[in-house]
Amino acid sequence: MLKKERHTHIIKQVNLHNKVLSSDLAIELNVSEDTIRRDLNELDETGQIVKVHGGALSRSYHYPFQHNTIYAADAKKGIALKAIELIKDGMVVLTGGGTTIIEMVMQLPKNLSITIFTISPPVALQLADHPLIKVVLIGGELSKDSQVCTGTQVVSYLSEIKFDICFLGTNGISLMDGVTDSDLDIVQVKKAMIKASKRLVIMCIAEKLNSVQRMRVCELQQINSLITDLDPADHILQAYRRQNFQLY
Amino acid sequence: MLKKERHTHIIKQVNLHNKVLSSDLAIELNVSEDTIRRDLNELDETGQIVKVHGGALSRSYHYPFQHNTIYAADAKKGIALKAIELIKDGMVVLTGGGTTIIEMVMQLPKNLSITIFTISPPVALQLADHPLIKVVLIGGELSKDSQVCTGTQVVSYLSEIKFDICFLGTNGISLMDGVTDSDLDIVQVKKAMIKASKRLVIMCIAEKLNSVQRMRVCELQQINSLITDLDPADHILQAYRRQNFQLY
DNA sequence: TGTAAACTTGCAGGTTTTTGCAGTAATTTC
DNA sequence: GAAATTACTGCAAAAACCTGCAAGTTTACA
Repeated sequence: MLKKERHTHIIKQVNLHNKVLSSDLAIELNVSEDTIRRDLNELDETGQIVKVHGGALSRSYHYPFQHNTIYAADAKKGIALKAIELIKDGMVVLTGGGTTIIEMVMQLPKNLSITIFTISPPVALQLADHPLIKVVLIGGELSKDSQVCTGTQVVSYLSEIKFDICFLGTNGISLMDGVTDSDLDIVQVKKAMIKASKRLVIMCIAEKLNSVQRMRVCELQQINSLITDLDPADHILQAYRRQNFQLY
Repeated sequence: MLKKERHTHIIKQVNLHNKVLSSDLAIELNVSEDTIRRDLNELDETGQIVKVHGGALSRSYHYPFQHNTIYAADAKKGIALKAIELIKDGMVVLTGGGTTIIEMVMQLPKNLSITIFTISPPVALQLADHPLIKVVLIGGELSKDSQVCTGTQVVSYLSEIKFDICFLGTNGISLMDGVTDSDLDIVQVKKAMIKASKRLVIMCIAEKLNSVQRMRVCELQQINSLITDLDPADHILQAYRRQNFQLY
């Protein structure tokens, strides 16, 4: 692995998670912590990240106040607009949480008349001023950092309904491991969501392509549509084109 | 957790509440109080907060953007502080929605360890950064203007649990007609909430005293505690003092 | 192609930072 | 003014860091 590759990987991780630990990176990239430290120092000197004892933080995190800016907002808006194409009047839609999904529901046309079930309170609230959409919030224990409802309540509730289409964001997707996530509770809920839906749409910014998290949500085969911010013909998506889902 | 992360968390908390206690922060961030004290000293030295005995205060306590436009915010804050007195460690609490309730959960001490069930997504989200409170959102159809979950799902869910105490805001309360509200769906949910709780606390700003809405939620007799922003001895509350609930 | 210069990387060692704890001092509260 | 809380000091262990160095790679150029 070239130094440059490491650097882009580190920057990606920092932007994605707002922080990285030297120890984690050393394992991920299979180099010594000394090397990582040197990398972090260089990236700090060029102002791309902020190095701190134990790792590094994103530049924006350093300023606590403007933290409400969504990372890669433009990309997510592009994804949202593609996703909306899949929604037709009268559908019963199921959604997860996360900024990509919120962006999607923000873009929903005002004349669309559908029913949306969601496990995400922020998504539900965003839809509160949409005149024609019936919103059902699926209740359960609130997962604090991802702000979605989880737990057995949610899973058993989902087992009793069938949805036309399910939209999920994801933290990791790769050819080998499919869709992956890092939180057990959320994985369980996502599995139940997928099971309860006729069609599965995964929304994912390009940066998260080919990244792997600890736990598997589903195989690539279970996906019906994959939406990214890239052109479907982009070379990065080459291998994904050979899967049997629709690429947008 | 990196030191820098702790620092930004502390600054955020200070700006949000204008004060923090070392003991709370130690629990929240899961480090010793010594570490917190050192953090506070460093942040004080760099002028970001003002350290005082027991915790820290915000340096400039008027922040322009914190002028949230809740109607009668001061009154509601007063109510909130009285309400909190009724909550003890380990309780299972049920809450409705509305700005008064939100104000209450904002004021909940950081070292309080309870379970809160709520029908209000905004209340749930407000509690998301409270480390010790388990939050369960009761799901259902989202009522667009009041932003709470309603419908038969909620009612039947409530029939299966018993809560220690239930906090409700209200749109109308009067000697003749008791607690009243204007929306049928919400009235039905509130009735179910009252039925599911051992104690009922009604929170109401003075302005709404003696006002009547279209539909009855409950009789005054069913109330265990009434909290207003007035002094309990205030002459406006004279008639209410003769009821058999506690006045705060 | 061959060789020197420049760069990269891991390691050994010694240094600094961070953190919790114990003991003691200061402050608050009733 | 006694009890309780909070603060400070010094210490020790762990973690992270830095420096110099040697071995390996890449680059430049004759």
